[in-house]
Amino acid sequence: MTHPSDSRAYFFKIDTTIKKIRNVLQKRFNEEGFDLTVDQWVLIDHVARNEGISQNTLAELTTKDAPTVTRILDLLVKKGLVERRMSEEDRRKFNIYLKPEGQKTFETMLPVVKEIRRQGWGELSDEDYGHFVRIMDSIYQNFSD
Amino acid sequence: MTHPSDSRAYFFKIDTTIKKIRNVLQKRFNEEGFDLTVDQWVLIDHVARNEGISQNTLAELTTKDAPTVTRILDLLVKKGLVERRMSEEDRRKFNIYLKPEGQKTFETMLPVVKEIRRQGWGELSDEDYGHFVRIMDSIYQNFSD
DNA sequence: AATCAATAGTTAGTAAACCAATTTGTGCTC
DNA sequence: GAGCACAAATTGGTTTACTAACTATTGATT
Repeated sequence: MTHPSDSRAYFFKIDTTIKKIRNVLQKRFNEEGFDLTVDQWVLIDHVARNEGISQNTLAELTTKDAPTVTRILDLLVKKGLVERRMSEEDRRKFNIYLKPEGQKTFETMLPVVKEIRRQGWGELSDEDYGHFVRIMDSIYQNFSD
Repeated sequence: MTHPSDSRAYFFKIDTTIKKIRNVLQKRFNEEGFDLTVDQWVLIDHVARNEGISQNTLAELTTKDAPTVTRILDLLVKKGLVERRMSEEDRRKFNIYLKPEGQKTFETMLPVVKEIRRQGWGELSDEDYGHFVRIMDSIYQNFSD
């Protein structure tokens, strides 16, 4: 390996790490009896912080595409956690809201998710966080041309 | 945000970055006329470097699970790039080999993949690579208890 | 030699990602 | 106000991930 960028390692490491995180989250959700997938949680989280958000905006914020958001919302609606309300000013749009049950789910799950975030970061420092953000942003940026 | 680990940012950043990498790879594959998905490429790559590997070992090396490997191999076999040969010493196992067409595909695609790796790493330094590996391994390790 | 747990791989079902195509609605222009 | 490009959301098809259940084979124990 003459240079790091020559190795397969960095794609692989990112892939492995995100898979691990998702696995840990999902397993913990199941243990706690939370009937949600990780991606369903991600949407709930964003709707909770942006009541009345549109599906397209939700897609942007989560870096999911429109069909994916449609289908995850279908499941959340079926579970009674979320509702679509017709937008007043644009009849193509829906405004997405948490139902009371969804709000309760959000509040119950949030502390657990926060705990897992802390566990993952462990003893890494603020300086490490700086490195991390800089490196990830840089890779992203290098691919956005 | 009192502490980095309190923010949603690091899960999200890893997720976003790997998605970006996969998108760039896939788009480039399509432009070049390579009829493979990224994950199919990952298997080809590992088989090329480990002729006769078993499916289970392939699964370990790629952090994919057994059913996923089965199905991706099914597709690669159908495309005529790979073949399963019965193992001599254990009739439960297959040994996986590239067919000539698969070898050709591997050799054609490898330089392109290397180029994209280099592009992604860009001007980041060897020191950055050290930080990167340490941080990713640390997160992984924090979740492996 | 017979049993039985463990291993390699497959199959089935659900969820999510991506692309392409479609439907409905908006707003601009002529 | 008719036509047209554009936008929001949905639908369909293929691929991958995860779990669980299943088949066939191996190897260890008794």
